[in-house]
Amino acid sequence: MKNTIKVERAKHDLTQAALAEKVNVSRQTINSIEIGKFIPSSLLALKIAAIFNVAVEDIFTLEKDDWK
Amino acid sequence: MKNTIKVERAKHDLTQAALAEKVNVSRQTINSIEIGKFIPSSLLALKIAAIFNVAVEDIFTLEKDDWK
DNA sequence: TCCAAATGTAAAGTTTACTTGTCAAAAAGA
DNA sequence: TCTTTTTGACAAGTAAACTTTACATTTGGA
Repeated sequence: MKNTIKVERAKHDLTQAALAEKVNVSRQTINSIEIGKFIPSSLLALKIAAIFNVAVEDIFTLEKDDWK
Repeated sequence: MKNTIKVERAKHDLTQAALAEKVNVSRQTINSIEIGKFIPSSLLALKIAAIFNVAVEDIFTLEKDDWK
């Protein structure tokens, strides 16, 4: 699964720390998700999408490999 | 966070076990999510939405309380 | 009514998301 | 260039998702 958090942050001029605060997680959590180090809960994914006013699918997208 | 998995399953005439198999988790996992016992990963949420051909937000919706 | 399929639930164990703390490196600005 | 902000990364600990096994209850069809 890949994501476009970094791009969305740039569009909205938000730092990792600022986004983290908005969705109530630590900065490291945002950083780790952004890098693909781990997969967010759906709750967090929904919050992030809501902050950016887009659908979850616009930020997080499945890859063929995810269906294995 | 609430969800409409049960309704979507009914629409598509899928049992919990059948859905579980399609998204590669155990039946109990589907059951627990459906009952609100726990929150799925975004990966699983995306897969479930994909199976039902809808957006994640159509199945999983945030409640005010989730922003606390 | 009887049987089978589907669902709810629970316990114990594993894996992984997430936290807090810390530090180094990169980027940005004065 | 010097300083501050931002980001990447890592380690140890906690919380929660998910697994497997197992059993009781509900539902639906013959």
